[in-house]
Amino acid sequence: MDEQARIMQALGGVSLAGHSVQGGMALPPPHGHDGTDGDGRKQDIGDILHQIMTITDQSLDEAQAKKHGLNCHRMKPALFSVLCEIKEKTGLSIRGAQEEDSPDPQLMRLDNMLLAEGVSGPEKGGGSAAAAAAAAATGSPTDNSIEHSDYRAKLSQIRQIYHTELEKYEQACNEFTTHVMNLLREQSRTRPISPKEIERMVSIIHRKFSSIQMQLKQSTCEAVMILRSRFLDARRKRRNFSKQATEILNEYFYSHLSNPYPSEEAKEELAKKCSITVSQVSNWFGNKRIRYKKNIGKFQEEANLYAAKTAVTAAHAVAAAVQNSQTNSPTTPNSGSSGSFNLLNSGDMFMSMQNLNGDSYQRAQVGANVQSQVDTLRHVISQTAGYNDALGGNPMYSPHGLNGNGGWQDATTPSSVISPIEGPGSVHSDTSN
DNA sequence: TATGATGATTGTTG
DNA sequence: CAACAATCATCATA
Repeated sequence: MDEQARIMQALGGVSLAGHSVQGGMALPPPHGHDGTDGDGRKQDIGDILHQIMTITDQSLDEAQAKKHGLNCHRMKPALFSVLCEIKEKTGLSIRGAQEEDSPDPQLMRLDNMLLAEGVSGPEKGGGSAAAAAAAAATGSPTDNSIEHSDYRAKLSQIRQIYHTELEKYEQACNEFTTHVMNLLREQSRTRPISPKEIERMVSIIHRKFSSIQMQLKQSTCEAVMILRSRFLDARRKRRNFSKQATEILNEYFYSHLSNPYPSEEAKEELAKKCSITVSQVSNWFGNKRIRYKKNIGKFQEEANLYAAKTAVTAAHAVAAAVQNSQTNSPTTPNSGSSGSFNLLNSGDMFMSMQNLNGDSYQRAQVGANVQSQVDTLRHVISQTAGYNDALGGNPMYSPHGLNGNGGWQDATTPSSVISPIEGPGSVHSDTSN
């Protein structure tokens, strides 16, 4: 009740003040009637309207003088303080609802992600760390380096845009805030504005701007995600291996057809030779094994081709080796850098040739010495005429290493199993003993 | 543009 | 965990 009375009183003040502002001191005092007299009220409103309509007719000096007079009115501070109080009471309840500042998990998520992606974190470290992590995920130290740098460049581009935009928003926010604050302070001379209200207005502005910032963050996150999927989903950007790489891989595969499972070291070597990654080598062999097994006939030609190729290479190599062993010490290791690879291959290839009937054959991959290679290749060379024929007609390769179940024999375990067709003059000197 | 080849991924298995 | 099998998505070519 007391509250109501004060508000009524204040409202009375407002109307009084209104009259003073609009009408100035020259106006006759308002009619003293209370609200019960309808005619009086109409008259009142008519006066006010008239004053408003004619306000532009007044000179600037006149208006300034009236303003000054109002500002100097002895009741003004008291009136304003009361009005401010009322505004606090009524306004707070309205704004209270939107006042509460939630922690905003969404924003936190965005912030975390931007930090993790190296967009909002410290300059170089974050970006390269994220990129490195990405590279680690795909497992590619060398061949991704180009895309890697590309990715990093794009990421830093996003980062730059993000930061400039953020800065722009911040600047705009600050400018706008100070502008509004000045405006409100200015207006507080002519209308009741409490400092609290200004504060509230500032926080509203900040909220609005932070929501814009959130949009920026969101779109930045989206951009990063798109970038990631573009650059890191290798499946999207599949490149065929170079012809040379395929050649090397095929050579290894067909020369180790009895056991096409390269060891870690072999994979690394192949990876290096083909300038691809170890996991790509693994993929390739996985695919090759499956596809070969699935349709051996289709690969027959390829097998022959590589068999011939290997034989020729081996023949050349062994020629040198033979010469070496003749001129130098018999135990001299082969001198060619890549020779050992091919020589080993030739051994395996020969195994393949010895098992045209498809019998299982197991052999050890390791332990082959140069002499055995020499022996093997002597044999190969002695059959050179035959290998030409083989190219034309009889398949040189058969799925000898495949067992009935469609799997390769486990050749890694040395076994005493000897090829049933192995004759007394066998050249299988590289079977472990 | 249809089609096969091919590198990569995913889910399963031993 | 490596290998396999199925599958996907892209590349290359007729």
